[in-house]
Amino acid sequence: MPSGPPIGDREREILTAIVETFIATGDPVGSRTLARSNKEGLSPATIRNVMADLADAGFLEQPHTSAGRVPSTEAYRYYVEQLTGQASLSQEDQGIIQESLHGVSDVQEFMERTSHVLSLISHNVGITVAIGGPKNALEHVYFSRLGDQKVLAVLVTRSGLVRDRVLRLDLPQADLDAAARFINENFRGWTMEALRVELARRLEQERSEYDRLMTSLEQLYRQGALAADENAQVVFVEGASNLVTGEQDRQRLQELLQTLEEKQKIVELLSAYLDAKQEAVRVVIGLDEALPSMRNFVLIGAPARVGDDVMGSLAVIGPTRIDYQHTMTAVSYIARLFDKILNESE
Amino acid sequence: MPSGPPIGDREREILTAIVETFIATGDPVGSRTLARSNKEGLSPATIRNVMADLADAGFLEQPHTSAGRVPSTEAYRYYVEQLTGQASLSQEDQGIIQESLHGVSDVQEFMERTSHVLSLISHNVGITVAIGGPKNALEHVYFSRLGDQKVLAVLVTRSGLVRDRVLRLDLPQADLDAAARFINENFRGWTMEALRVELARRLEQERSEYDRLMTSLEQLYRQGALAADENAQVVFVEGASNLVTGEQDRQRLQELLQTLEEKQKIVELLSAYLDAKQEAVRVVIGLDEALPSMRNFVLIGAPARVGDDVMGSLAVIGPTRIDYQHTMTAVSYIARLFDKILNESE
DNA sequence: ATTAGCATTCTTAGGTCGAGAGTGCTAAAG
DNA sequence: CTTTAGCACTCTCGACCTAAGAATGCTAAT
Repeated sequence: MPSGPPIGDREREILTAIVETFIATGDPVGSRTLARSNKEGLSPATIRNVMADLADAGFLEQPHTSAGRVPSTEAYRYYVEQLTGQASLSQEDQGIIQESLHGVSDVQEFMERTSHVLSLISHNVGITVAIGGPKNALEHVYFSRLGDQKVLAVLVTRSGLVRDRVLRLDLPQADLDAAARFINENFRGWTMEALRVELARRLEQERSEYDRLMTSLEQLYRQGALAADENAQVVFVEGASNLVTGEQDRQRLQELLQTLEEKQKIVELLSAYLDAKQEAVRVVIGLDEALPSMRNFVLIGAPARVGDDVMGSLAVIGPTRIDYQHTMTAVSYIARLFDKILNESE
Repeated sequence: MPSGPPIGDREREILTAIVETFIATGDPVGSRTLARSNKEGLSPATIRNVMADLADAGFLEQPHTSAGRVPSTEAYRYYVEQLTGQASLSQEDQGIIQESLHGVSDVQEFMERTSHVLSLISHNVGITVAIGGPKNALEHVYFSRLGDQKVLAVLVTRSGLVRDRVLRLDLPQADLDAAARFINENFRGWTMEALRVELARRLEQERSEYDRLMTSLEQLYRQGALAADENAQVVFVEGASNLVTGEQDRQRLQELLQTLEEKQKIVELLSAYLDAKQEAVRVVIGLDEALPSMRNFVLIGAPARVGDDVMGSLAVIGPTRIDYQHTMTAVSYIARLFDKILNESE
């Protein structure tokens, strides 16, 4: 522990400089380099002293005795915190975004393009997740006889997602329509979870009476027409190839890619760290606490809102060496756009 | 050109042995190694002579003067051709497959799992593609008013795929129902392409008459309710992380991953090489003709049928050093299963 | 027709060496 | 008391070299 206050004015400045040069070059940064780029003409020796203090305070690490210093997780946290500027996105980036998202009417496709454009702009991995689980609010259901033993169940959520499922049961279309009407009239806006509970309750209650509607409902319910299990999340992960450029070894790279392929893990990660109530962009440093393969990776994400509803989240995953300012700006820009575009089509 | 017949009995045997040991080890194979594993006690020198012939005939290549020989593209083609055995899949593999595909009712999800299980079993990249373009046959459409200005169009194809689209137009539900009924009654089973052409013709023809139905149809048509553009293909690519193990350098690896991320390219690749009419598994060696980044990669695929309809294709992409026999068996097994499972739910 | 022997070629792993970069400490200077 | 110059020391990295090993092709013998 250092004697004085850990971070004074000069310390802050030097720490920032270290983080920035490390992000730019990727090499451990030494006192000499820093002295050269420093505006106030501080000598390497002075900087060395400060660096020693910062290292004591846990902000810097040394790969080996005689190398420069590398920012620690704490250092990145500090750096991001004192990052003020709401820099605006370059014209070029805005152009890319507009072009990619222009004229897409389907929420699902919109999500896919969004994660793609996130990966393009950040040069890292772009992710979008739509809330698909039990907390999903119902907008509309529709059942349709397809063939002899098949019924198609289509389920539209408030967020605009459409889930479909083919059930194996044999009911006349009239009954299906009645069931759909019943659900749509009574349960629009309910969460899937609440809907299932309530429906189960009613079925139980009126079990004894023979009722055509109830029987249909029961069959549909049994076949999982209204199931909205956690696994059914809609996730898009794009740009994994960008990770190859990084300096990890093969082993680590493979683990990383594997993790990104496990959509379920990604959903958990996002929902663990991105709070629906938060307004703005959040930066999570130290992902390895949740996912060991994500050592030295960070998450920069924001909730995806349409009006007041949170319909999911969007994020970029990249190495700690990511361009924080730029990525944060991009994520926030696209999050706002998300709202704007999907709202106007409502 | 060699004087005698290029491939005699002994040549064939040695070539096969070379291909197999190269697949197993990955190292260029030399005469000594071969002599040791050879049943008939041929001396290295003899084998060297044969190898020289094979090299002249274009079946073998030498990385450098004093290394072993590596099979050429031609060699792989020859090897696969003379591969007879319909070996059956191991119990373990069958178990993995059963478990992964068990109890899935949704075609889309079934496809995703299929490509996943393909990647698991082959330890390479698993791919499934559903025909989603204009050649798709219509099973059923359904329109539903969602809100003030929104109409949800759901389009079910014969193969079981469900496409949805949110349109921005304002028609009463009754008109939507009428339009849907009209289409379902007149066009079930038509390809999307034919449907669009015919619909356009009728609209043109009856343009002058004021007709409620025709106006609705026209609006729906204009908004693309029945669009089935090439881009809307449904593709699942899983297991890209398996490629990291290979011996390509960073550069190449990245190009590969990028190519796999471009779904459109993958669709083209599959449709270029996999013929809907073919019955069995096809092996395509030399993918770099179509996609330069795919140098030294092969495609092992088969059409995915449900009954007599071809609904897409499934494939494995892996390095030329892939285990051909095993992968071919797996692909063919899963292709058959595809038919079986989706058929029984019909 | 096959094989043993041999000189030759080429890659690869290991080892040595020096340059360069960076540190920490001490002592001098402001 | 803070800053800085000087210096010995540590550690990495690339260059260079060498020796071992693997495979080849040719020639001559079986």
